[in-house]
Amino acid sequence: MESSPYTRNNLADKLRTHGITPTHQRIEIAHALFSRCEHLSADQVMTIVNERHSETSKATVYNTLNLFLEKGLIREVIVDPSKVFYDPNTEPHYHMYDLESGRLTDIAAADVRVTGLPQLPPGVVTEGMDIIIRVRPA
Amino acid sequence: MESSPYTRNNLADKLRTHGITPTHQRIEIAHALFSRCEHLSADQVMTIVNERHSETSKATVYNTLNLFLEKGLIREVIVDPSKVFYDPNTEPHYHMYDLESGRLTDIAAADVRVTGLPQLPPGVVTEGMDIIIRVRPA
DNA sequence: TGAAGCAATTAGACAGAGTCCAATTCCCAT
DNA sequence: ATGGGAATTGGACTCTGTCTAATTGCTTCA
Repeated sequence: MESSPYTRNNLADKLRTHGITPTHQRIEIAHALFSRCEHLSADQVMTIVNERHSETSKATVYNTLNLFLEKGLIREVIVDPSKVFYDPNTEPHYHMYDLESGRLTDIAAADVRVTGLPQLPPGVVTEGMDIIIRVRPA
Repeated sequence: MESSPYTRNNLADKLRTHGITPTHQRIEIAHALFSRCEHLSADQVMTIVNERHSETSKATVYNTLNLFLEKGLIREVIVDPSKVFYDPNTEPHYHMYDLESGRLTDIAAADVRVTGLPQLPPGVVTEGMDIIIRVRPA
């Protein structure tokens, strides 16, 4: 019942439930991210969005991605020193990063267990834990 | 016996054993990183190096940090989307990153155990695993 | 219909990290 | 001293991302 294809209408609803006013451009950007289920850079998002439709400006792409981020619609993945990737998958999971190709793959968190981490210092709370496995073709 | 203070002489040796011709500038940069045992950005390294001594150019700082990296003298830590940190500690360990202050702290790897990771796809080898715990003041 | 008001979008200037290149300097062996 | 290869340098350049002031567009209310 919940599994819906990412039509423009469904995406508009998704935005609304996250407290985001759906607009033309925002829906296109959401569509770029959610329809292909990949990790995209801001630049890639802009290319995809402007491929077939009228223009969306760089400023809007960045504004929108940061808005989505704030509202918890997407996540940020920091693995490449030169650019941020945006991840439409907000379920807890980790990443494998191919240093050669720059390709980023999900690792399901379900079975992963991390033990032996030290106590956090007092006065701080965990915001999240990233695990990144860097790989290279043999 | 092996624990030596980071004098210029010791650092020159350290560079040589890693196949790096020690020069004036390289030694100063190594000194900046190893004497204080912190995570520094390229910019911070340049500031420190130029504080007391004659000029070292931006190009040299970047050249040298990348050279050290290549030769396994230091590690790269990618947690901040806007800049890379360089870590003089090459022992296996993980990191805690304070999103508020930008401070980066080591977590000893000794006791940390990660289980349940899936098999790597064939044809790739692990280059390393990073664990980053993002924290925020409560 | 239309005017007001607010939110979203935009172009383009800007900022900062990092790279590149051609010219110079340094160091060392002869 | 001198020649040669490596290291360094300034400065221009690229790229990602931000900022700002102006414009557009949407909604509401008359």
